Amino acid sequence: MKTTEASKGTITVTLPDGSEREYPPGTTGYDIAASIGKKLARDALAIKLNGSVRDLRAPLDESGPIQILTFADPEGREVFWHSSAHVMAQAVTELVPGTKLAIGPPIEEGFYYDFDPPKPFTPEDLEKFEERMSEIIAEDAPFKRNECDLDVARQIFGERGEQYKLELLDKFEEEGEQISYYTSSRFLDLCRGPHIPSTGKIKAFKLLNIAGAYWRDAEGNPQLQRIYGVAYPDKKLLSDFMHRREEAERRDHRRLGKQLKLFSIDENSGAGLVLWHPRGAFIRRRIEDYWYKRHEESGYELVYSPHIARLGLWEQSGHTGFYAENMYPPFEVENNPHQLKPMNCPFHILIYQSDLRSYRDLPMRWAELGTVYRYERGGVLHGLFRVRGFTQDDAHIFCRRDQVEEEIVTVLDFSLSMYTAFGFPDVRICLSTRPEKAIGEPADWEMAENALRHALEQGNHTYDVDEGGGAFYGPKIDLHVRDAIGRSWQCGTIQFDFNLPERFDLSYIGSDGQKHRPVMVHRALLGSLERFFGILLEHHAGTFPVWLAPEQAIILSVTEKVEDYAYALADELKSSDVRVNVDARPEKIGLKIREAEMQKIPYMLIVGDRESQDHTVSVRAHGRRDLGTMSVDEFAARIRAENRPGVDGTSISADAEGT
RNA sequence: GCCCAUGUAGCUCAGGAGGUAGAGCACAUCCUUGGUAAGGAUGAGGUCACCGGUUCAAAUCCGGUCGUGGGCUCCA
Repeated sequence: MKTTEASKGTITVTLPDGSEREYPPGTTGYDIAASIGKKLARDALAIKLNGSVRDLRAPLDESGPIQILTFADPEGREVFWHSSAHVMAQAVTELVPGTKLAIGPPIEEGFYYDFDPPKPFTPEDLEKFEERMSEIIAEDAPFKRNECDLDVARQIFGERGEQYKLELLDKFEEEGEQISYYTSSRFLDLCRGPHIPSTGKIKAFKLLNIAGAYWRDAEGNPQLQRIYGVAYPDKKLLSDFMHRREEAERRDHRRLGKQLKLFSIDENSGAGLVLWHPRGAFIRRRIEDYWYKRHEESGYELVYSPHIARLGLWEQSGHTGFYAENMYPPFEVENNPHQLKPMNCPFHILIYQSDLRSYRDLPMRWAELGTVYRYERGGVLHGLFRVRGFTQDDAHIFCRRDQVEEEIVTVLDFSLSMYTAFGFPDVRICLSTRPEKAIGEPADWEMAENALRHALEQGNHTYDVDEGGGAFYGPKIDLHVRDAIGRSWQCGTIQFDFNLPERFDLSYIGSDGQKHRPVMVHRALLGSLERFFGILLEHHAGTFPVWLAPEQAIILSVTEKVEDYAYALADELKSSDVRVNVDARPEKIGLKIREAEMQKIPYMLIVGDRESQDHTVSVRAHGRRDLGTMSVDEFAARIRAENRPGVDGTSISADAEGT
């Protein structure tokens, strides 16, 4: 495939559309882009030839498939952001002499660079860095590639006192990599490249925040100052990004949780421990009720287990070994050490062991909303998303080997239908296979991985594979839901476990009268109720669908004269199972509407003289203004229709207020 | 845990280079009976997170503790 064809006097490149073109050797990516079109030449950032990404200005000497990379390509964006990191590093080193450079890669959205400055950066520094970056971009300085040998590189970076770069060079020596550095404007950096043609391609950028980060991610190493930024070839893209950020901030579950009186976390009870207020608790219970109902319908049996257990149980399960970091210290109960539970599985195993099991009994599917406590370091706690006490929607399936595949198929379908019910139809599936350090027989791993794969294929699901990403005790499938603004959240997980059945010596009696080891599968759909509630809250931007809303409608009386009608109406709607309250305060209707809108109550029923006389309601939906007048029965029917999982009548429309 | 930032009324925040604090919203009372996102007046409300130090004097300066926020995964 890879041929040097200088002898032929031409190189042949294949464009993504399959067409072939010939160019003289030494032609650059830019030349090719220009020969295709003006716009492409202007947008081109780099070129991919034979699978390797190169500078646009690099002379090409091979034939093969090419792709002109622009900002529209993931690889083009990587190059763009990497170059942006260089521009930032130049600004920083020029403004803060003595700053040492570490690394500066592109990330999912944007880039960062790690610095070791004489003293930590302040938020005000960022503005100065941005100004200098604008100057560097105005220069439109070209990025130039230079290749050299190790000694030259060591001399260059040694003279500059770039200790981190010297460390990197040691690593590259081991790996035998070609050493290269790039220059642009007055800046020089050790860099594999490639880069965009010149700094002027960066039309809009923003430095976002400063963070501490360890050199090479190791806690013992010096802590560096990391600056995160984003950059784009178009101002519009930056403003889109800033809008997405604002939107995410507007939906922040911590903020909405306070505003809508759903939950709190009080330092008097402790960091990472959630207090559910009545409205939040109401929604949680709706979720739980639905969860129980679906599990009972789907062949699960419900179990309950205690919050503490004797330490020996956790020793037998192995948690005191491999999970010690996340467990609270044990405590004495009548001279017996006990342990707060970080997981539910050992209890379910004890239930399994409480009786002799026959192959006819399997599969056994035991589900529990089990509250567990895990020690998380203070710095990682985050609202409801990372807490110390939470309720897992846990279940364990004990089955025979010949049942595994069908069980997985069923769990997968069950999971997806639950997500749809909660308004998440878009789910990403990821299969994680055997890691290097793993226990269990290779044959078991193969069986389990095949079962997972077959289940995915049988259901016609597309999925990603994370080779070696499984737990040490078994392979797994992770399920990630996509929310209303495109963010992905891992919720579900389906995990094989070869460890616990061995450790507890689980068995069932087969048709041959012999003992056999059952297969154990852990699975969670929502993950934790706390976290899932947070995700749901952000997904709906606080406007819960009617079936979950603690208050589905509020009756707003225009004057005190219609107070009696308002209460009678409330009774009538309540008897149709509508969750409704009355706001009969002697306040103006505008104020009542404003407050109900801010509480994101799905429906507001405005009643005055007219409605009172006609036995109607004037309906206003959250974020959708006045929907007009309808009869009480009509409204009740509307609520009934929307009061079902999966129906999202209110938040489908734009949630337009700017509170 | 580590780096940086931060903690002032129920909430959102001003202020404070050392002399015991302020706004808006919310709350209470009164006036207003008003038709689709804020009617008006009056009032109450704070050991300025906690503990210690310096000082005649600390909310302010120093140290510690706790909490909160952004990070500490995506490898020139």
